Amino acid sequence: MKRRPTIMDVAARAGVSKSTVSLVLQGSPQVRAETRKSVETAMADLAYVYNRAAANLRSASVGLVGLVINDLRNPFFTEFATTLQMTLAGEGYATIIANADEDAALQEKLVGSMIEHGISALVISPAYGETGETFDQLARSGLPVLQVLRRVDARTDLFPFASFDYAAGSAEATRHLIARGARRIAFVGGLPGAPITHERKSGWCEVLTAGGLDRLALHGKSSRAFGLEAAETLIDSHPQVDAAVCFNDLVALGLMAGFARAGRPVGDAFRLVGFDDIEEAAQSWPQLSSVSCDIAGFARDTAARLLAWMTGGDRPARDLRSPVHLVARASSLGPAA
Amino acid sequence: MKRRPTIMDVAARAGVSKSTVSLVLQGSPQVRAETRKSVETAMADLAYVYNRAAANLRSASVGLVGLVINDLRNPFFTEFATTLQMTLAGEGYATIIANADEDAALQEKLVGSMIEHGISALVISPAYGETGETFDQLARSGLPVLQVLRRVDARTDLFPFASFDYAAGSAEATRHLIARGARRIAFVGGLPGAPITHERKSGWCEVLTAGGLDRLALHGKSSRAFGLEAAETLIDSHPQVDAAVCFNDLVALGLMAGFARAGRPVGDAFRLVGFDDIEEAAQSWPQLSSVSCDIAGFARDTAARLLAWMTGGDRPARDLRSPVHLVARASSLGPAA
DNA sequence: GATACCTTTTGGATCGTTCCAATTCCACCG
DNA sequence: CGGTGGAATTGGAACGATCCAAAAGGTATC
Repeated sequence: MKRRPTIMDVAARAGVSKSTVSLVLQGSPQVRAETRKSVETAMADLAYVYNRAAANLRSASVGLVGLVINDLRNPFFTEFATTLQMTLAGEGYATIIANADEDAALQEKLVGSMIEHGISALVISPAYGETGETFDQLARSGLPVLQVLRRVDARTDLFPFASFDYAAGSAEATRHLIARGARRIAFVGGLPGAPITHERKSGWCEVLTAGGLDRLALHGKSSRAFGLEAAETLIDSHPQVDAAVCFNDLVALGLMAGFARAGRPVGDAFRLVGFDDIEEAAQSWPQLSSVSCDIAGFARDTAARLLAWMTGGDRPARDLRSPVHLVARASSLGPAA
Repeated sequence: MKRRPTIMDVAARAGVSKSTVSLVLQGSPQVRAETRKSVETAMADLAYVYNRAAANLRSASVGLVGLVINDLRNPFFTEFATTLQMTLAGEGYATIIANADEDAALQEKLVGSMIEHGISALVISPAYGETGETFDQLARSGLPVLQVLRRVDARTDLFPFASFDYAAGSAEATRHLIARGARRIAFVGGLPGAPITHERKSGWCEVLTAGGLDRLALHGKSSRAFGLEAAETLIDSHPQVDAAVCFNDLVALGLMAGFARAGRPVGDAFRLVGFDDIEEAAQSWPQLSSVSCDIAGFARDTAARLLAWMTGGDRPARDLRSPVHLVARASSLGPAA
């Protein structure tokens, strides 16, 4: 097995110097069209493959972006990850996607590995229980780091944060439920203590307080399984509850399945609103009302902000909130008038 | 901003040579414990970070594995991807996960980019419509490449293939439906012409032919949206159909939602079996019967086979099939006796 | 024909590791 | 006390690109 050709081989074949080949590789405008052509032919003939490791060693930028996601199984994050990756790919960056699986220790290892591989920037939606270790590590590395969708407190000076206006969304959802006749509105899902849980709950909380209504919150993992579980709890222990705002759509869909299982389909006596508006929300039965976050658009914006920062632009704003809006579907409308 | 420390800096601080530091880095047993210790202290003091690009330049192995997935939004593949990544991470390899989104052209670009980044091996579940370009590229690179879950025809001599015994699974599902009383069993989903569609359909086809029963197949994308659409088609145009085997669980869940929407809940007059047994199958209402593939186990096996191959072992078997088994749940059982 | 100027091309140094052969160290032996 | 051999350490040469300053080539101006 013979070794892969290098720019030297290409240069020899094309009858130019290695520097010229390098310029061609970088798409420099200062090489004559004719020369460029012959270099390109030589590359094709030799089946040359660019060695980024070598390039990086000298120029310190690999065109690699890291993406660490707390839970890649959640379609909301999958959508974000795939869109971000495709957008960055369009700009010539490769993305290392990693799933921390809500495990702070694993997350730390993943980030360490990415730094070693010479990523030029990192986008992270931090795992619950992040202790700060990961962020210390990142701070030392001096890399551009964007926090998205979730925040670790008090570090936004170092790592700008972007997310959605969750509080406004949950307030809107709650007001909507009240307008449709609900009076005892539970909040379901979200691990207690996590900042994002607080945000998604706060709008609900404020609206209910302002209206002098009771508050009941069932906290837990943000999964379909917890939704199923919560449905049982609600039916058995809190039969008076007539609506729920869920931490996310997975919980809401689980809750919906749980109610259906118990013979009390959602949308009639029980009204439900989810969060994230994942694709499935419009495909379930009954269709799920949800606070819609334009996650694909958000991913594209994130890519743009990151690229701007990486290529010498300023650090982006510390705390950016994208607007959300409620999409009302059958699950929250209640009995036909 | 001053430059990052190198092994030379570490060596100077620890009072040894760069070669010794390199040996420590590689965990060589031939360096004295005491020396190792002082080197490690120096590294910690300087907040040294290993530069893999430089290492790779010299040694030609970055510890990077590429993973290209046709559709990362499908939970079946997400599960595979995350498990594979976590397993490889345990062995010190970083994984670049990329989503080709069923787009052969994008897939080709992604693979090209990965090769440039110096991946040591690639795992790929190819996109539909793969024309062979991608595989030519890979063949030239000489990398270990494992095809999984889907196959591009006639290349298994170059790129070993591993998957599940889909045909047996669909036969089992079909026999099960017949045993429960179904007689007109449709097959729903799967793009026509794709080898995997053929496999998942063939078991159904054989069993029906053997039993002298009618066959109706509705082909389309393997998504929830197509399932919804298919439900309408079945109800409007083929009311006599009393059961379906679906290409995958997403289609089945979409179909289920479509039937529910039309006021004809699945599980009673209409029996349904999906494929993949994703987590949601056990959480839907009614619970979805599905041909279960142990995807996490498969991902771990894949990682093991790949590591063995990469580290000098033989090329794995050309065509490996893992067994599947039917998990019967409410959606296929029919009315209680 | 000499000069200036712009475009295109070039050689050599450099990036931070690993690898190899060579050297030093050290304990033990005759 | 010199010799021996294994363990521990070391210096220098790669690896394959980029970057930079300088050289060569070409054109227009005087």
